[in-house]
Parts: sequence; C-alpha cells; structure tokens
Amino acid sequence: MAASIEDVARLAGVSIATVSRSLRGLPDVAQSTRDRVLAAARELDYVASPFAARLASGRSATVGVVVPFVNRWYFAEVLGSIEGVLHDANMDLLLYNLGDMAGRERFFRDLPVRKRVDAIIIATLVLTEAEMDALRSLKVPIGVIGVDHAGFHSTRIDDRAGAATAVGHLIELGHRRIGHVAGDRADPMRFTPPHHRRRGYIDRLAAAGIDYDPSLEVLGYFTTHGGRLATEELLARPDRPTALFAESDEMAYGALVALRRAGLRVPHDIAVVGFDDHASAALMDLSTIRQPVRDQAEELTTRVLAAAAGDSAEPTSHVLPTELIVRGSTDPAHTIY
Amino acid sequence: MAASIEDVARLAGVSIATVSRSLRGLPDVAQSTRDRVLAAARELDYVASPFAARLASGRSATVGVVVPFVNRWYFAEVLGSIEGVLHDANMDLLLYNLGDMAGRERFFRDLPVRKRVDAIIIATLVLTEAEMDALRSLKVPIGVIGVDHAGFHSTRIDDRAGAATAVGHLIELGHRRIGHVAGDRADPMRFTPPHHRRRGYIDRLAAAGIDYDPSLEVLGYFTTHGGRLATEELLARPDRPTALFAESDEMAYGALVALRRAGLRVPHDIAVVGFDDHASAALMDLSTIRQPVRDQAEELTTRVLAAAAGDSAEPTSHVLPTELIVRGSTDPAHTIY
DNA sequence: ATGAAAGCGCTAACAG
DNA sequence: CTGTTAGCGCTTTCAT
Repeated sequence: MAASIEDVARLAGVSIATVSRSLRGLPDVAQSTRDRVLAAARELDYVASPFAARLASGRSATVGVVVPFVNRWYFAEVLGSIEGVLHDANMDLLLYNLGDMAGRERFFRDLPVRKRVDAIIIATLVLTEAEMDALRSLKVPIGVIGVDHAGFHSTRIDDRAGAATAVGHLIELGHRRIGHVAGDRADPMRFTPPHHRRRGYIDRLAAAGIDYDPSLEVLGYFTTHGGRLATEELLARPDRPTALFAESDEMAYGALVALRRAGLRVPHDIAVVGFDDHASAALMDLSTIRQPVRDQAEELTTRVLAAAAGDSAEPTSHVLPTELIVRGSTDPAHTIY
Repeated sequence: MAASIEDVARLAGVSIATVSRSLRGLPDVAQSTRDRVLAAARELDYVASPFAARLASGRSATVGVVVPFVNRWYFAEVLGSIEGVLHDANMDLLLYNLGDMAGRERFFRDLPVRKRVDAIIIATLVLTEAEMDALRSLKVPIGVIGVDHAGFHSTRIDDRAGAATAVGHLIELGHRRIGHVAGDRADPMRFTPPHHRRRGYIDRLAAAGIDYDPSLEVLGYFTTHGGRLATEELLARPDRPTALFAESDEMAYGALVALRRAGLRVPHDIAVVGFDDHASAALMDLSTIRQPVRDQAEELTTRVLAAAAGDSAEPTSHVLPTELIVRGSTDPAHTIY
C-alpha cells in the first residue's frame, strides 16, 4: 500500500496538518520542520491522494478540454499546446472528443465534466444558447478557442480579414476570376471559419469591383478529398477561374492534385492560395495565410487558468494576427508543375 | 450548491446507502424504492461527486493515456479511438503528451498518474527496464499499442511482415533496385517500426536473391519533408532505384513531391509504395500497407478495461493483420504524373 | 509555528 | 430489502 499523509507525519514526528502545509509550500512552517517533512515524504515516496485533496479542498486541479475531433490537424495542434500549458501548471487534462453530432449532444446533455473540473476549454464550436446555458450551469471559467462568445474567455484570429488578404493577394496578381473552394457552412457542428472566410472572399472581391459569381464557389468540406472534387467541378465549368482561394490548406492540397491531374500548370494556368499554414504547406509550396494555432491555444489556456485560480477579471476576447505567406503556388516567377 | 447524496436521500425518504445502491444499479433494492430514488435524483439534477466516490471506493474510473505526440496522424487516430471506448465505458481519460525526451523523462520520473488511474495505455514506445519498473510500481494494468512487452497487454501489427509484403509487391513487378526511405532507428524515443520495417525490407530482398545495398537506404525521419529530402538524395546517386519503399505514407508523400520536381513519372520511371494507409493515401493514389489503427486501439483498450475491472487473465499480446493496397503509384497500367 | 478535530461526499461492511 | 456506521485521505478552521 502506498504511503499516506499519516505515515509521513509519523516519520517526521509532526501532525498531518503540518505535513499538508509543508508539502504544499504554505507559510507558517519552520524551515527545519519543513525540511524534516520533505525528507520523510521523499523517503516514503509519498504523493498526496488527489481525490482526497480534491474532496477536502473543493478544487479539482483539472481542466476539461473539449474538441470536435482529435484527428484533424488544427485540433491536434490545439490539444498538444493546451496539454503543455496545463501540465506545466500541474493540472490534469480530461479529454472529451465529440466526434459527431450525437457525441456533441451527449456531451451537453450529460455534461460528463460535472463536479470534476475547475475550468473548461472548448475548440471552435459555435455554441447554441442551450449549450451555453449548460456550460454556465457548471459555474467554472470557460474558454473558447477560435470563436468568441460573450461571457466566455476566447482567443481567435480574424478569419474574415485573413481571407480578404488571401484574395487580395490574388487580385493584386491580376486575377479577376477567382474560384472559391469553400468549407461547409451547413455543417451541424457549426464551425465558424467557413462563414467568416467566405465573407472575407466576398468583401475583397467587392472592394476590387469584381462581381461575386456563385458559380465560382464549390464546397470542399474542409477535407483534402473534398478539395479535389470541388476543384474538378470548378474546372468542368465554362470559363474556368484563373486562381483559386481554398478556405483551408488541406482543401488546397486536394485542389493541387486535381490541377495536376487536369494537366494545368500552377501558378501559370491557375494560382492557388490556401489558409492555415498547415504543416505540409511549405512542402507543397503553397501560398497561404498563416495563423498562430499554438499561440492561440497557449494564450487562452493561460488566461483560463488564471480565472480558475481566482483571478476574477471579466472574460475577454483576444484576436491574434495572421500573415500572408507567399510561396510558389502564386508566385509567377515560379512553377510548381 | 449542487445537490449531494443526502439531499437525494431526504427527498426520497431513504438512507444515503439506499441512494447509492439505487443509483449504481446494485441489487437488493426494491423496484419501487429505486424508482423513487431515481426520481428524486432527477429532480435535484444530482450526479455523484466522483472524488468522494473514488476516495471511498478506491477506484478512479479513469485511465491514463500516454502518447509521444498528439499531432501526428497515427497517435491522433489512436487517441480518438481510445477516447471512444473509454467514454462508452463511462471512464475518464487523462491525457499525457510526452512531446520530447525531456517530457518523457519527466513523465517516468514524476509519474503524474500516481494514485489517479485504474489503468494506463501507452502508444508505441519501447520502454526501458527502468520505465517498465516505474510503471509496474503503479500496480495497475498497462496496455501498450504497437509494441509488445512481457507482462503488459499489447496489440500491434507485424511491421516486419508488412514491410516484406510491400517490398515483395515491388519485386513481383520486376523491380530489383528498390530504394528505402527509412525511419530514424536512433530516435531517442525508441520507436520500433523503423527497426521492424527495415528488417522486412532486407528479409524480402534476400528472399528474392537481391543483395542489400546500403546506398539505397536514406533516412526520412517519418516526416513528409524528410521523405522528400531522402528521395532527392537517392536520386542524386548514380544508378538510381526503379522503385521506392517508404516506411510511412507521410514520407512517401514527400517522395512523390521530389519525384515530380525531378520530372520523373510515377510509376513508370519510379514506383512508390508506402506504409500505413494514411488518410490521404487514396487521394495521392499511393500503394501502401494498410494497418488497422483504430482496431488496434479499440481492441487493446477493451482488454485493458477488462483487466482494470478485475479480469485477472494473464496479459497477452495480440497481432492484427495488415493488407496490401495497390494503387496507381505502383500500377504499371496507371500514371500518377 | 503547530496540533486537534471537523468535515468533504461518498462506499462498503454489517446489522437487522 | 434497508439503515447505521465507520472509514477513504486529505484540507481547513480554530486553538494554543
């Protein structure tokens, strides 16, 4: 049986209260006493039982992290970043992967985080009023990454401005017919990027006096495969575009495959710009909008942790900058294919 | 304040013991009593405090999941699968992302899972004796995915046989000079696939009476970028290979990029086969060895859960089958580029 | 600076 | 079938 606080107290010749204080670094313990306790604890290889501590203190030293999918680049990146901050702060991380709408409904109905976390971090979901109510009922600080919701801590990028920058880059290169490989705005998970990025696309066209042409817009569903199919569809239409804006790099990869198969040269026949600066974008020589994924996750986690620790500042919404990265897929002096 | 078991007992007019029994579905409770308790619990929106239950019962209903990285395809896939099984079983999932050697050392030194999990699942690490001792000291069932260690539950594939199949496929197509884009065998994380997959490559060459040529072997470090560089290096050598075996699909993608840039046709000039059947392999038209990642994770998790629940069967090692998937990158009737 | 003691909210014998 | 009671291993007043 593992050592308990009583064993340590006995060995150190003090009360369990003193052991508790010493080990947690609380004040009002003589240095000599503390040293004795630390030595005893080390000798017995003692660690406090987290459950006993949590029951007694009412704090769980745990945060719940909710992601729609763990196996997509963006969410995996976010999750890894959060994990780092949390464990550096000696917090446990309870993972919830929604997976699909059924999982999402189950989560908000059952609220499996109840009575077990000091804070919650949720990635990229636009929450319904009912979901927000459910979360608020937990009475713990809540952080949302990628979206902002009043009353919750949030960190995100400006998707709309980023998309406008991407499209502006194409316009400055002289393109007027710009195809749009879009994310699914009707996804039941209600992700926001497709809405904002599309707005940015339309904004920027308008600013350049280019008419918005719905026939240049096809859904790619945020997958590589979808990006390929969408591009094939665009190419099959009369008067094909001279450039493509894909709402995500992963869709852009699919677009590049479709273009290669169609025998079109990039960027000479068709230029392509993506969004995210995904891990493989540099390899694919894809121009894109870089977003600081890890920074967003770390910044948000840090603030949520402060809130959980009692910092009662009002929840705020932070926006981090994006950056246009020009690579071969739009550089006329270059050829990918 | 949230309702406690006493509130429920009072409302239902029974003792807290009866509430506990009713809610947990234990026997020896009159149906009418149970109904009353359930109604009271629902009315008060009661859920038991997990910490109190864990402290009293000694069971944590939690499993620790340890991965080297969350943001690599294989591990993300594994993590997602484990999460599904765990939450279906009403278990909490505590995530530990090692990240690098420093993180790995810290994990095994501090053992942050101590006193908080009923079982541990670890992905793809070859454990040192010291690490195994540390884990054993926890006295909980341990599952390892991708490797087998005596005394631990494990599920894996036969990497060696899979690699041999991949190389055999190339040999049957008539190839004799087969380049090898290899994983790093000296990685301090000590992953096993590079060792086994390389053995399979060498085995199969030997079986076909082909001399092993070290100059055909270059490290690609399991990254897309590394695969590209490795391939470029292979192409720069005299008497270049007519086919490539990449130890992972992600490295194979890099190889395809390098071949395209070099103006070589696939599979006519050089055929390529990968390993894993990564999510994008179909899109890239890459022939590969499919491994059932989710199945491995689910099978292992299920067994570990049984062990944690008291099934005292000896830990065993299970091997799941792989399958050759032939696509355009090796099909002579086909052209990728 | 230290100790005694009262919980925290459950589970698990044990009685009846 | 149900209730009583003794913990589980800590944290946290409150004394001293």
